[in-house]
Amino acid sequence: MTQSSVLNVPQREAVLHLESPCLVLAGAGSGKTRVITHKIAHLIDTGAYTASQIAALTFTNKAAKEMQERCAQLLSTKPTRGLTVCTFHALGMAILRAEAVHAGLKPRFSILDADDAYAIIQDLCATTDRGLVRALQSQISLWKNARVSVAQAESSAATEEEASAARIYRSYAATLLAYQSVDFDDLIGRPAELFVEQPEVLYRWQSRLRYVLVDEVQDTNASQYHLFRLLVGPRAAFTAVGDDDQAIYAWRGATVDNLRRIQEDYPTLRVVKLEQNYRSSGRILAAANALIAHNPKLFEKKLWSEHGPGDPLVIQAMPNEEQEAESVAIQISAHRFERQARFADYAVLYRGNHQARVLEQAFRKEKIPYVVSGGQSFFERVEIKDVCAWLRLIANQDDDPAFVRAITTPKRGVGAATLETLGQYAASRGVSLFEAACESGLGLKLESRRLEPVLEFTRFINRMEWRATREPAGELLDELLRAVGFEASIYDGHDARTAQGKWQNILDFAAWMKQKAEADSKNLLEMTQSVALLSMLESRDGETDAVRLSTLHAAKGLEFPHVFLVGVEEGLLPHGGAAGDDAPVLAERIEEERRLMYVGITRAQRSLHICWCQKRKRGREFESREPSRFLSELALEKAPFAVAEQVSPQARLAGLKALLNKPRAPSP
DNA sequence: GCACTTTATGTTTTT
DNA sequence: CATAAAGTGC
Repeated sequence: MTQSSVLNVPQREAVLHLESPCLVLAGAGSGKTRVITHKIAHLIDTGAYTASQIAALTFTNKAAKEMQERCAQLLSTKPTRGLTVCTFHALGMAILRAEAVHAGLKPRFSILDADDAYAIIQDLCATTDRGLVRALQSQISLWKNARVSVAQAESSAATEEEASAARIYRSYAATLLAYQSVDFDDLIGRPAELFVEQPEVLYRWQSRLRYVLVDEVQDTNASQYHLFRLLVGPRAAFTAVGDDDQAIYAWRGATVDNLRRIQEDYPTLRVVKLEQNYRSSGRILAAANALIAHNPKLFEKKLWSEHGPGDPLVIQAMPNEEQEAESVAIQISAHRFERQARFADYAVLYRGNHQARVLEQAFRKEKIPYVVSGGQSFFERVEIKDVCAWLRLIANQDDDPAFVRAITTPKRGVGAATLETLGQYAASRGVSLFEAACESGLGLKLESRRLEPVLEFTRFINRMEWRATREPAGELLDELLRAVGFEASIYDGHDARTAQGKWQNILDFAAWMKQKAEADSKNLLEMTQSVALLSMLESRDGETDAVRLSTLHAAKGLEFPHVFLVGVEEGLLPHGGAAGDDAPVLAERIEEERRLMYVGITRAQRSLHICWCQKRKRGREFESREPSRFLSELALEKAPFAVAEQVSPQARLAGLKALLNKPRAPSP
């Protein structure tokens, strides 16, 4: 992008418009982040708002981080203290934490991730059928996102299947309450409920956050839109930014319909379209436009650009995924060498996380530095979750899942049988596992040999809780790790190499917690609550020069000079899950897949490579594949595209590769 | 009863 | 290939 201070006409209009609510329809690469950051600056400049009265809500942590950075850049000379830039979920957590008492929760409630929720549901329906549990989990989540209450779900159940799903929904909600826990969806739903039930709480937040900016509105679900509507209230001082062509979260309950509703709900809404693309060269943009033209439009947009045509697109058919990965790696090496570019100028985008594996292998082989974004987050690693279970339990003794996980990892002689007895006793007394473990009555149920490790465990947790509010988070965490004996248990259970990796992860985690705790002056208990939501992104220095491997979903909002789109095949993109069901649903799913492809294409600034595999390993057997229908929708005939079919670039690049692998300047 | 070893099994995307 | 359920040794 050019000087960030310069705005084009519609951008300026969007920034300056304050008289009524504002909806910005921002095409890909049209500078929407620039509009949001400049609008924040403008709000502060006019004197109408202080930074602490402004909230900018994003959808992902990555977007929030990006927004924070851009704001910090632009607002460096302005008072930005108290400016809220975070995800919907982070705001929900802040509200729920501050108002916990009003919501019938203790302030130290736990936040469950998807795995915890899965385990609870599995428990409730007492089945080993993974598909069933997943289906139930997703149904409950969709109900919550669509603001369907337990009662509504029960009464609207038409089949016995639905009725039993609704029953699980009810007991799931009850279980969470017993654990004093909320899931991700509750972080949106519960604050909204609270606002409806207790208007005075709502007024407090409405007067605190007087101007709201929302990014990616097309990805909000009914529940988020509801929370948003409550928050902005009748004053409706807000700017929403979105693009219906980039809606890729319908599977999670998001509905583009919110873009239409927002016009109905706010008749004075000013709609501004950003149609000038600053990102991509002509051919890339033409392909993107041709593709998305196959989707029905909510808003008519015509994206245009002042850039020249740029490089031809390259479309390659590869024999299989190994060769595809290899080819991409080699091409990046060569391309980077020819253009004198940085590794960080390249991104490889794909549909599913599992595709990263082959790519990683190829990149390691070719000695190309890379970072994988999306996929399993740092906090989802088992060893980190083990540590977090201890922290969660120290913060919230009602958190039974944390209790079970902590008391069994590392192994301390408490197993399934002991827990079974403890669980029955707790159920009969109507208390949490931890509380049951502290009661003297337990002694009658467990022989002292089984009881003693349990008692020692509870004593330790109590001691840590007492100290957690008084001592610095970092040191206490170090001591926790030592006292619990994580390191030994990790080295015990794994071979030296993986153990070292796992232990390093824990050390990184501890260092991150320490640094974050000091920066925000929080104690260990307060830190614990943010962990479920925060991502390590903020501590990772964006300065390392590495190729980015990313899912298409995780790539949204980012841009790269050179993009490789891999696995563009029928069954993968569009994904095979879209097949089989009824026709209207099918059409919508294909449209969403098309938008996903559109998002991928529009990440590219200067060059775009698209690959597909003729054969792909599925399970143990190879399965032959067809090129994606989207390839034929790119209007290739309209521009001089280079279409390279089944050409292995290895031979051409052999010379370059040898050159690249030569040792560099002699080291001292 | 507990922990460790084997064996079936199965894959979208994220807060 | 990584995870999670069933099976085996202590």
